[in-house]
Amino acid sequence: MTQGEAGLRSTRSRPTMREVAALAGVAIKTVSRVFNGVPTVDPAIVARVREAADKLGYRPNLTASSLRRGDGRTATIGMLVEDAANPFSAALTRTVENVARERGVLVLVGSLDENPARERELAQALIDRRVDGLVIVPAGRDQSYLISEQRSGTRMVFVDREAGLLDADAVVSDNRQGAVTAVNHLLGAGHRRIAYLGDRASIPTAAQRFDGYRHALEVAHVECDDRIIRHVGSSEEAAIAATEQVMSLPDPPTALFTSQNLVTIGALRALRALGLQDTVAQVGFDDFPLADILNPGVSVIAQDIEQVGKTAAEMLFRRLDGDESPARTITVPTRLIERGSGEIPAKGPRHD
Amino acid sequence: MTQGEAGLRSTRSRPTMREVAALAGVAIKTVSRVFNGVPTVDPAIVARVREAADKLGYRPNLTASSLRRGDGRTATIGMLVEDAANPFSAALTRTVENVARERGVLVLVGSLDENPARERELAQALIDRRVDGLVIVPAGRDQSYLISEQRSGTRMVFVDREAGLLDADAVVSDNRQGAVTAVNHLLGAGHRRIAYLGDRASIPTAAQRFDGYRHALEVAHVECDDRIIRHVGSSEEAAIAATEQVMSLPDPPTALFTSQNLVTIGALRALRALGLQDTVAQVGFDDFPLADILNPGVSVIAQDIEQVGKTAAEMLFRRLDGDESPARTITVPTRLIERGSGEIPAKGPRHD
DNA sequence: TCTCGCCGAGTCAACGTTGTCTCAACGTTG
DNA sequence: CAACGTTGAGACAACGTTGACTCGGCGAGA
Repeated sequence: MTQGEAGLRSTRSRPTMREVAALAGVAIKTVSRVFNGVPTVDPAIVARVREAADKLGYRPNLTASSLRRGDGRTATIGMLVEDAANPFSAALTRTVENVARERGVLVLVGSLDENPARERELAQALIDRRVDGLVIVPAGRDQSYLISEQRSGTRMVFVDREAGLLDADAVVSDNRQGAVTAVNHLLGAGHRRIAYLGDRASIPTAAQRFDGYRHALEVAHVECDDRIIRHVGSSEEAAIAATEQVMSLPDPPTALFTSQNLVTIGALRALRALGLQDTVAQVGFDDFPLADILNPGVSVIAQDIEQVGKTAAEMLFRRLDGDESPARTITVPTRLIERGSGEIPAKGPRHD
Repeated sequence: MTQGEAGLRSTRSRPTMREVAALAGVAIKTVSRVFNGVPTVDPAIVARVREAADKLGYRPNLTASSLRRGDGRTATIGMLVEDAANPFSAALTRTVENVARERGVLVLVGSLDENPARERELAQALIDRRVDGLVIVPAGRDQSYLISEQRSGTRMVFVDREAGLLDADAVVSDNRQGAVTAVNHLLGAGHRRIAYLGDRASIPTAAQRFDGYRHALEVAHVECDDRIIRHVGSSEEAAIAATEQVMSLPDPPTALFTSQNLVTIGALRALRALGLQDTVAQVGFDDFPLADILNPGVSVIAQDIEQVGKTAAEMLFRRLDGDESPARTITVPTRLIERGSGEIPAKGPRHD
């Protein structure tokens, strides 16, 4: 490899304030003042410095700056979600990014895949980079490992689920009430045999939704039958299998409440495969794209993801602006979207 | 506010190596050695340092470390996508994150919303934070503003579209060939009147897909009729309107090639509204969730997003590992997925 | 005319870490 | 036993920037 060629494309190290200062014939500090917009600099000198900086292609080093400056802010926050590729996480990330952008703050993202060990690793990695704050959709149930970081001044807001063993802000959807609404809606259409298909009960949001399901049935004096209750995890395949099983019972349900996105989709695939999509009612928790274009449209309890994300981000920035009030949890309401599948009436003889 | 209360929750500033060293009774440099895994440290001292660090809740400051260390690496890369919330960008982000994670590298994301000014601002913001490299889905057509950064050693890979006025690596899908395949597939089902609905022609990928459309028709000696060619932009509403218009022509198309995600969805909504979903054939560019569950299923040309993202990330890291070979563009093939809508035969008298 | 205060710019040290150098202690070898 | 290499750890400076302080010059008021 020729020296010349290497020289051409090689790393001519990035110019620093020192070089800009030398070219402009001023002190380094003056360059610093110019780039920080300090008003007590002679306009002629400002122009000279700017010109020198442009000529050299100078860009300030925020890394060095944040190390030196008093507040130590990096203008960067960390965001830990379940999976950057899933629609819920993606929408959440985008709303947080929007709020951050207004303040010149960038977002570092990490996917946890429901893995508590990964949550810890990535949270540490973010802290090692001295992010100003964290927005976390926790994978584990114990965030006590963050106590010392919290005490060291790292602000954090939890989303979708509250933090465990840690006193911190959180923004959550009203899972329980959403489930109650869903089940009441099905009860209102005359259904008395309503199956529950949802994520593992160990996941807090799933537990809350299941709780709402049970509560609504209880209030309506409808028996809760364990044979049509399945905590299947969050996979379409498992949901398909579970749906086939409950539908092949001697006394199958006339309606389904599917409490998680992939479970909803799995169930509706299974109903279609069985030709039951116009017979068995279904309400899902979480909206999804094209739910309205299916036939019938899929009725869902929709979370207000934008509201959740925006609220969380604003909360975080309030903390960063010095809000020291006690930690609190904000609950964002859900809303029922009627599209057809949830309005299929119970057929056959009424059981009441 | 009482002093005591404020004291309890207030920022006790983060411990540094100095404090760990003091507590462990060693020099700062020794703490540094321990955390960098330098092998020539007495195991007893290692233990003492680790203990002191744990007691204080010490976490290394990567910001300071990257400032001081020779290579200046921050173990962070930047990723600029169209919109973190859309499925394409989200999937891309996730695959890049996966490759980065293996190397202990974190990803900063930014959404450009097809806005070239934003692209520039965000690229600068990333560079100011001294990211090791950039993965960019460019919004503008001119990336020459990055030449000086490239020369300063910031590595960059472009995705989905090549960089303009800049010599840089890129990973793109084979848009032209994908379009050719789509149109040939429709021709194969007997269609001779095939409409094109796509994004604005000023977007390079859209232009390539349109080019493929035209080329395939030309090869088949089928006339290209401007009245059934619409560059509508990327909105469902516009696609719906355009679909309604072309279908209400005296000589409407018997098949649609929709060359962008939202256009595909808009068109299929419109066909459904007109009751034509089983009559008019449709092939879309870009797969989307639930395309298989609709009736008929939607046939698409699917991009291999994982392959694109993975290739781009690996390319970037090869560059970071010192690869100085000339910049190149890697083209990833697309594939046709037959689900029904694209296999609807042309009815009525054959025109040939 | 002298002093006071202010304005504009510079000097110096420090943020938390690591590269380079130095040095003491120890074991080996001819 | 002296010369030597090796091993383990500390001293010092520096990365690029900014906070605290300093200082010269100039206009205003006594």
